Formats: sequence, structure tokens, C-alpha cells
Amino acid sequence: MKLSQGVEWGLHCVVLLAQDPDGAPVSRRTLAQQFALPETYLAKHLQALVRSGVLQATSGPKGGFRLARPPEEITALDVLEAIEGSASPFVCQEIRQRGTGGVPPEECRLPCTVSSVMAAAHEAWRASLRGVTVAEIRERLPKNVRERDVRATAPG
Amino acid sequence: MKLSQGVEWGLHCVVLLAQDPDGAPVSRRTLAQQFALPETYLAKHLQALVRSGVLQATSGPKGGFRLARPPEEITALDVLEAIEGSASPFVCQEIRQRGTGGVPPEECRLPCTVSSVMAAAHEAWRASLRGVTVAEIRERLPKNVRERDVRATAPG
DNA sequence: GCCGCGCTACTCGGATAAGCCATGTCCGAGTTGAGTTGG
DNA sequence: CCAACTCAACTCGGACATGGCTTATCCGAGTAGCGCGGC
Repeated sequence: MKLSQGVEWGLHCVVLLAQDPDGAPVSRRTLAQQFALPETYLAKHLQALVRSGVLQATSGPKGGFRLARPPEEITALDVLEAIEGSASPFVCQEIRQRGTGGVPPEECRLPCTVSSVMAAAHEAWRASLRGVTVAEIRERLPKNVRERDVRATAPG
Repeated sequence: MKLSQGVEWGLHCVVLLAQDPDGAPVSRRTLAQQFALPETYLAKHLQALVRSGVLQATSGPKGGFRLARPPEEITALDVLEAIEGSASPFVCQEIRQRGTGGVPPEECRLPCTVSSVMAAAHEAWRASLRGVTVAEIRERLPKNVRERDVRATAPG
């Protein structure tokens, strides 16, 4: 199991944008240079965040990205599932129905026990991420990082 | 993020073996036929379970796999990390140190906030899986599945 | 009848090829701002 | 001096190559049971 590194990029970018919610949009070039990331590939993930309604994009000069909602209403889970997708990492293949002595479909209305255990773990994971907002992350940042982010959101 | 389907296979096989902890070993062929899985590929995952000390393998005729510990002492997390590896799905690339205004390394002793949030979620996930033993899964199985498993562990 | 030996068949284990998704990149469409020119 | 037009540069957005990991497979090493032959 491996998480796309775009998740890290997206979280850092969203937190950075949260430093200045009502300010001017920040271009993807600025964001990429801020973390020394490949600009065009970062753009791919930013697009995903726009599609999910986390970010809002503006075209043209002085354009860029800004938060679509107040940072208090954006959870880490929102960012993660925007980039990584909301599908469960565990997909039950219903192997209980296959092979020797397979269980007939009419007895498989309820999800299999193994699947339930995995689903519970996934939900615990989601709940943990849902309980943290971007605003909270912003407030937990050390002073130096915060100053750096503010500097990045400043135009020029 | 996608979880290897070997996890599902491994869990089902371990639960099946838990139906008869002190019985004769079950060969990988029997296990594969039981769920209609590719035998040699299933073997790869079973090997991983042996390496992690979850299963115990026996060679020769009448050989096969059996649990290395009582099912009460095997958690879903043990099985999962044996197959999937125990590495965290989120690997912090320390991008805060890179790019314009990168934070110097001496100020990065503590893990970055984003990384901490992800680590907490991962720990919640692990805790959920650690709280479920194979014995508990076995007891939650419907009657028909349980009978099917017992039949599979019976020699012949 | 009993013991020892060899064989066979079955088991696991590691090394070896394809397929798919994450990664990385490029170019095109759209939009806004500034500069210029005419009134 | 003001307004409208043109241009140009900058932005995002979607379509196109590449690499690594999951998937899938094969063959070899080892072992235990079974049959056979000798005593």
C-alpha cells in the first residue's frame, strides 16, 4: 500500500493557501517554486482539488488558486480524497463465493466478515483525517514555517 | 491508494486455518482450490506470512501450512503487514526544506505537521486492525462459511 | 515376519516475465491586463 | 484628456510518454511417506 506523494504536495499547498484565505490567488508556478516541485505535475493534483471543490482556480494574469471554502471547513480528508480518490483501499473480491464449496450468492447478502473488518479500519482512518481541519493544521505550524507561507502568499 | 488483493487472500486463508489450529497442515494447493485462486501466486503471499511468523510451513507429502500461534494471538494487522509490509503509506519527503524559503534542517528536528496528521491517521487504522484477532473473525463467521472451512481443513 | 534402503511423489522456496497505474511532460484554449491610437 | 481597441503574456486544462510495483508464472531444492528387497 502506497499513498501518492501528491497528497503531501496538496496538503502543503492547501495549508499555504490557508495563510491568506481572502488574498490574491497564488499561481501554480509560485506554489511549485515554493516547494521545488515539478510545476506541471503539481498542476495535475491542483486540478483534482478544483474538481472536488476544495480549491478555486482563476485564469489569466494575476490568476491562480485559492481556497473555495474557509479553512475551518476543509478537512484533511477532503484534500486526501480529492487527490487519491474516495475508493476504499480494500476491495472485496467475494472469494467466498468461488472455488470448492463456494457459498451461493443468495447467502451473501451481508458483506463478508473480512471485508467488514477492513471497512472498519478504513473508517477509523477516515475519521481521524476528518477530525483535523486545515485551519487546525495552520495553527499548529511552527512560527518559521508560518512566516514562510505568509511570505509566499504575498504578491511579488 | 490501493491495497494488494493478497491481503484478502491471506486473511481468508488464515481464518480458514484457524478453524483447525492443531490439525494437519493444509497445502497451498488445497487453499488455492478452496477459493479458486492462482496457486503459485497465492504461494508468494503465504511465504510472506511464514517469514513474518504468522504461519508455519511443512515440506513433503502431508505438508502444508498451519498457524504458528493460537488464533487468539494473531491480529488482522499481523496478517496485513506481513503481506503488505509495515511501511507507512505516507512517506514525508520533507518538502518544507526545499524550494524558495526552505526551512533549514536544524529547525526540522520535529516531524512536520502534515506528516503528524497522516501518522495519526495511520495509527488509528493500525489500532483498528490490531483490535481484531483471527479468533474473533472466526467466531463472527456465518454458520455456512464455518462449515465450509471445517470441511476444507479435513484431510482428503 | 521384520528391518533397512531407495524411490517417488508431493511439498515449499526463490528467481524470472507481462500489465497497469503513478509519475512526469507537453502543448493548446481562455482570459485579463496593459499599451496604443483615435476622437 | 478619455475611451475603445488590439495585442501580448500569463494563467489553467486536458492529452501524451515513461518507470516501478503488483500481478502472474515457472522451475529447482528438500522432505516424508511408501514400496521393495534382503535377512
